[in-house]
Amino acid sequence: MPEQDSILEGLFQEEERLTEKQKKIIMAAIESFSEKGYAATSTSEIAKKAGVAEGTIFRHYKTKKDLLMGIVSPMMAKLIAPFVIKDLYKVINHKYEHFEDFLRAMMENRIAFLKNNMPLIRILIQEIPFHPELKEQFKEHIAIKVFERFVNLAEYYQKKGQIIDIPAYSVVRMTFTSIFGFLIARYLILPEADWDDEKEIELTIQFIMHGLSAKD
Amino acid sequence: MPEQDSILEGLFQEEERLTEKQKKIIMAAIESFSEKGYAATSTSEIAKKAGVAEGTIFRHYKTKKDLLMGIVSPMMAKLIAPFVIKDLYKVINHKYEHFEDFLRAMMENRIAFLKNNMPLIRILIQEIPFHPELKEQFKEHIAIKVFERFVNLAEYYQKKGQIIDIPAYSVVRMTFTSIFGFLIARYLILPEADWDDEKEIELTIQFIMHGLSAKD
Amino acid sequence: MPEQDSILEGLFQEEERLTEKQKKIIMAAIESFSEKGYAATSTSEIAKKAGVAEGTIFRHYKTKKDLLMGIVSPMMAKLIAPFVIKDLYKVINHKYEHFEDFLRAMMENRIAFLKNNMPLIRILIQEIPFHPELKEQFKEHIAIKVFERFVNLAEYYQKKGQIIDIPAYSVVRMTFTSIFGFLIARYLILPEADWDDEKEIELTIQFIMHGLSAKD
Amino acid sequence: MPEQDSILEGLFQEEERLTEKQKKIIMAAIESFSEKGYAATSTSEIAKKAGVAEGTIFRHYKTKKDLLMGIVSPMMAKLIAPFVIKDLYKVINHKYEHFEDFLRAMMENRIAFLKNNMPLIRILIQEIPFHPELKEQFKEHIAIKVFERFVNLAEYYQKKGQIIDIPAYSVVRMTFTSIFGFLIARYLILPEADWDDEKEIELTIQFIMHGLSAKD
DNA sequence: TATGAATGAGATTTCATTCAT
DNA sequence: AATGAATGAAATCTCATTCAT
Repeated sequence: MPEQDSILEGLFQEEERLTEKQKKIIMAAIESFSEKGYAATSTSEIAKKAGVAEGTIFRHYKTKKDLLMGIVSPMMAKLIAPFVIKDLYKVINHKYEHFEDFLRAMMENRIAFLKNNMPLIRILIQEIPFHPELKEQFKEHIAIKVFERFVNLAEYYQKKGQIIDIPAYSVVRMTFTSIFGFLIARYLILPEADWDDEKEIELTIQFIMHGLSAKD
Repeated sequence: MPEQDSILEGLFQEEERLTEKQKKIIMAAIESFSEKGYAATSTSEIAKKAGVAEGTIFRHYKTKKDLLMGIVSPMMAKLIAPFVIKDLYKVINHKYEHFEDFLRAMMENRIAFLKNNMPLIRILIQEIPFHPELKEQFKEHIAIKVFERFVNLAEYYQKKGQIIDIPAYSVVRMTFTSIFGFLIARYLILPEADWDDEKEIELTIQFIMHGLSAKD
Repeated sequence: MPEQDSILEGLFQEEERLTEKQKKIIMAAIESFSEKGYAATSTSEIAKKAGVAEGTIFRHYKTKKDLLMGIVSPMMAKLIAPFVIKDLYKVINHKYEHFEDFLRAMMENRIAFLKNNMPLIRILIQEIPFHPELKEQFKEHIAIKVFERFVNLAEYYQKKGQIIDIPAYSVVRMTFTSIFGFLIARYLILPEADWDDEKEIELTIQFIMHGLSAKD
Repeated sequence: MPEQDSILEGLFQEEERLTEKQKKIIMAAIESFSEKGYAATSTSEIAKKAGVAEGTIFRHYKTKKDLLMGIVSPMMAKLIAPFVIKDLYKVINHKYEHFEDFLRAMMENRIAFLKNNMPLIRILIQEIPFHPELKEQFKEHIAIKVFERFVNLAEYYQKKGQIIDIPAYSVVRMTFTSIFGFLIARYLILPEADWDDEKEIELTIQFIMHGLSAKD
């Protein structure tokens, strides 16, 4: 499924006008921002890593912050939302009759997404607290659009009698929480531990299913 | 319950040798680090906010990084672990016969803790990714000591037949995830939304209880 | 004789990539280091004297110490040794049949060298005691290479029966001592006294010749 | 012979009002100044080494420079001159009939002096170029008083026909040069090499004697 | 488009000195 | 006399940004 492609490659394909050097700059910036954080990364460091003169960075991005935004914004704007929407259509088109199937599909999809875009996601997570614009964008794209659609989805499965009858946004919160809790523990906090992914995913799904099951 | 006291006050009481100025420096640093992040906060800014000469900071902390560690280390070393241990003793002393009661007590306790120490916790969460020493300390104090004790606890309730029979560390992970997922959504991501705390807590507890319940 | 050229000019010619500003920085640094010593010279002072922004210094030299080394190292590495070697070849090619002629030539040569490079030599003499790396370099370049060659030379004149038969390194030590003793007194300790250079040089040569003469 | 006692001990005995702490400060300062130079030594470093509070240094010495002078001045003023004068009287009282005996006695005396006061002498040599006041004191005490007396002495041995008839100050310069050249090579430049002191001293004396001998 | 030298504002750090206790 | 916290000026160094080539 090409939809799990890396954001970066997608970005490079879409924007064909990008120079070789520009791509290198972006890749170097992602690497450094991800490892040390935006504020602790110097442009000279990025230039060195990209094999480019310092001035070259500023040909393409007026400021260092521009560079950050140039990396993070398209990610949120063009790439996260569409992904989710595609998934949603599948569900809405009755591809996933049961909430459990949807859960399983979503977890697989998100894990693939995470694996292919770890550095970018790190940056997003790490920098959001410090940049109000990012927080704003995040709220707009994720919290509103994505969350809203998932709430609809939850209501859909509630109506089908598969999920307990509590406020739909609480359903979404607890589902998200369990899935991302696993992903964060798995890929960010303890990536070096040896995980039995299959089993943990299954346990997590069962946990959510039991937690939200209507038959009680 | 004095055990929910703020870390900061605890720190100031324990270390009696702290000057008035030193306390001001710490408070100013916490405020700024929390808001803008360590790397984006200048020592001159901290000095100004603390009403102190810049040199004074460096009398007490050899480097800026020392200041960060001076704030974060005692938090992890002296204050998180003990808190948890106290709770554990209560449980072990049969104060909480049912897992559900323990969950409820722990959530209340952690919420109080979070409320009293938000800026400090923000710093911890935000800076851990960028400082290997912090990551190390975190793993040592939290991941090892705390996690281990909770695993024992999970096994205790499993033996009593209150929790489903899956690996105990998965139980702990999913419980943590659900609780901290709520806390993070509530206090870090959407603190300005209006939450019905009582209800959300109850929902979360029910979610976990159903998710892990043995009677199935 | 172009071999008595100034070290500085040699440096500037060899390293063609040096910017105009870089040269000014070097010149300013030499002047200040020579007058007040490395430790007592501030980089802002050097920048001002060089008509350059302070940051410019650190573009070219990572640290202040680097600047010192950038000035002193090439002096020892590239310029002292060659000088001496040239002189030695002359002697070995029988240009100087008599030790006395060699002495006279060497004193003239060294005096010219000193006159053209006083500030640099001051720096070298003044800073060596405080910088182990410099001491090491000095030993390597001067004490080993140069001294060794002079010992050979002494043995050469001893075999010709012109010099008394004592350990060759003692011959070299006493010769050096007498020559540099004069140079130091003349140019460093009492440069403002009025010296009859011709006469003093002649007296010094006679002193050495008598002191080391084999005919006794 | 108690006259070769260490300057430091002499200083501590003479000035009885010196506190224990003061002595420690002086000793610490001498050690640091000698190793790293005055400008590169911080007062806090001295305080730490002396086991004293920073403020204590400034109780006794108004400024850091005062401390340097407090160490170096008495050395020149009270201790070098007297030494020399005593020696001179001995000579004038016909204790040393021959220049050679005088030379030998002087070298022994100076070697003992050097050994007992190395750090102090290092400071003197290293700091003189950077402090005009020191240079002035040095000229006054050494160059004028001492040098002058030695010139008289040289003339004395010239009249006795033991020394060649050249300007007396040249005699003194060359003698000094040869002796201090040895001492500097021996104790400052290559202290770790293994020297046959007896032999080198004898060679040096012979060198000077031949170099200045009147019988030619 | 790309370079990289240069900048200057500002960040971190040092340090001699003062002063209340 | 002694302390050591506090200072603030200055030192070293960093870094985003500009600009001539």
